[in-house]
Amino acid sequence: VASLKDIAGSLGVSVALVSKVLNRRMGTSGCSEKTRKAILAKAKQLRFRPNPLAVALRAGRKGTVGVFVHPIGNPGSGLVESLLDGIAEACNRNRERIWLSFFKTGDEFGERAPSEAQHEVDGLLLAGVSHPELAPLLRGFRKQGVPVVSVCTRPVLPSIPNVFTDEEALGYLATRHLLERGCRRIAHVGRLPSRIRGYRRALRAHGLPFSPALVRETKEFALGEGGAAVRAWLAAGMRFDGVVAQSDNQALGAMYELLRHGRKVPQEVKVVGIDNSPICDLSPVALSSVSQEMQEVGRRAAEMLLDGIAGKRMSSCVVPPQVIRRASS
Amino acid sequence: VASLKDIAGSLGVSVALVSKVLNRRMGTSGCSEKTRKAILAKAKQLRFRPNPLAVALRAGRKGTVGVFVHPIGNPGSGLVESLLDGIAEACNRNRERIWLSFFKTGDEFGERAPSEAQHEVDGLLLAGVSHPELAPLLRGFRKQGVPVVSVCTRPVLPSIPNVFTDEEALGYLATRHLLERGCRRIAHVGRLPSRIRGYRRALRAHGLPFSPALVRETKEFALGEGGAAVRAWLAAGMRFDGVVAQSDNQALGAMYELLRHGRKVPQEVKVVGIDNSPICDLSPVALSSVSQEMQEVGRRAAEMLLDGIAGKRMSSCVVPPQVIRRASS
DNA sequence: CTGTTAGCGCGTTCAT
DNA sequence: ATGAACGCGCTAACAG
Repeated sequence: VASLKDIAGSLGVSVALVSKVLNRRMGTSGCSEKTRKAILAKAKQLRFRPNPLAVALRAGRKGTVGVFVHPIGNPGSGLVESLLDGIAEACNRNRERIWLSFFKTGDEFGERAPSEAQHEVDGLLLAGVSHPELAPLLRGFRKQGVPVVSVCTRPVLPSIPNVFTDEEALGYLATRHLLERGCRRIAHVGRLPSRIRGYRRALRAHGLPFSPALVRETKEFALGEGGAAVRAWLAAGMRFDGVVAQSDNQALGAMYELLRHGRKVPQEVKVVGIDNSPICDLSPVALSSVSQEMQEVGRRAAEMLLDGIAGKRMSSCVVPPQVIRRASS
Repeated sequence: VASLKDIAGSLGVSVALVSKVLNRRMGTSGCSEKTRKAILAKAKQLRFRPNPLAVALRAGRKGTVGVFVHPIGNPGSGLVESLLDGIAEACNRNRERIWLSFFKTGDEFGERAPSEAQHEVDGLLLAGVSHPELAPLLRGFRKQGVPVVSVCTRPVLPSIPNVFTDEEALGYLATRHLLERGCRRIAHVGRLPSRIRGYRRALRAHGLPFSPALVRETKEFALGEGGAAVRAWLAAGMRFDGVVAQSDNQALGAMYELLRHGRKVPQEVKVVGIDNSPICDLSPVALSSVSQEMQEVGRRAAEMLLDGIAGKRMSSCVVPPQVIRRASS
């Protein structure tokens, strides 16, 4: 409730002077130490906080960042929640409000908010699966001079800075973890080539051969695909002592199938997933997983966007994943 | 980018007149049909949208609602995400921005945001487990004349309107569903008395006896508790053909244990959980569940809060749950 | 029927 | 070293 006027009034000085002192922007002039102290003291006493609306209005800004969220991660992975947590934290620190919008389908995405939102936010944070449909939307914002940061598996446009987990590292770390746990024949199931590359790099680093028959490429990240992969490997008589899955769901499916075939987890086969989702603690054998650190991703993306709004340069960055070991390895 | 000034300028009329026409607030006076049409046309042509900052500043408001989220639902239940979806939708419709804040622990909750946020939001939406710690926080907001709506399992304070699922109905509907599927001896595991009451009411409505030995009260909603309950019932030689669990996690634990003992699900025992979380589709037998309809809860809570901000009366309400049938029943 | 004035809270410019 | 004036975009009261 305390405004500049309040503190100016109670001190018998002008509002402008108070503003200058509190913002440390004295322009060409100075200020007597005495009144300076008095102003600062009064501001603290009255718990002064500038009205964000007035500040933004005056600065020709909106005091708001758009946060558009596309589906990301498997349902139940909790990825969106963590991401929002990080974003919210950074925004609150900078006193920016949020224009939050969820989109289920790609179509909705292009249709709804953009035209209205372009003029009502200082910047846009776009989270979700990287999809070409999104490009025109983003171009629209940029044309208005609104900074955009994406939080996608891959950059949507080269010109737009992207923050995400290091995809290759996900595959690499998962595989390296199993190697360190003693596995020597490691199978892999999933859809992203980058993660497969990480898997291969880890094998190479340990001087182990890569066998294509142990890699099962999938269309999605679904539970069923993990089971199907294990069935196929077993049917083909492949031997393996570890499974790296590109999602916890797939890892879970694989684990179910292994247990159904009487294979002991982790004694005979170790399993590791990706996402570090809540189901890791709900599986028959608690599932080790590589965390995408989405909270950190959200925080960094939001901070970068705020920098961009402040006129600084933005550039893509990548967040290192973390291995979380549980009973399955 | 179009402001009142733009359209006033291009029409040669005053800004005030444009404002009055567009807001249909003509006060004591009228306006010639001709200029009225011209103004409306120009506004549409220029895609005029009032600057929310200026509107709020002028109205002495903040244009922002606080959304404080406490842990709610099991991890992986997706409850928070659905809730936020509903809240965001309602807020966007009313052009209100969001002050979003997540709190992990009860302590954080009381300490951080409140003192700063009280003066920077038009209203507060508090979501989470109902906990006495929250009372003083809420009182603080109300003392400032800031409307508060809670979204908790139970009302936090009698004076604060609460929106949530009908807790008794959750237990009632889950039980009724199993009865309709042919079950006659239904066990129940969980911690909330209200849901137990619903369970008993359903039995009574079907003329079935209530047997205390088939009810297992728990401390949390954890997976392990579901398994423990089944073990206890089996060890005691109880017979039952259905299990109602108060969470999907507990239902899952129960299902694991049943399968481990060679009981067929759903042929010999049907299982139903509560939350309709994503793990329902990830369990060995797809899990039937009662949905809390959190998106609808969020929407209603936000709309109620916006009403409250507009000075209307608010009163608690309850959202009816929905049974989602899957393979386990 | 229409325009002028004033002020929401703030920061900047220029004058004193 | 300090203050007056101005305007960001909008609306309400009052004047003509």
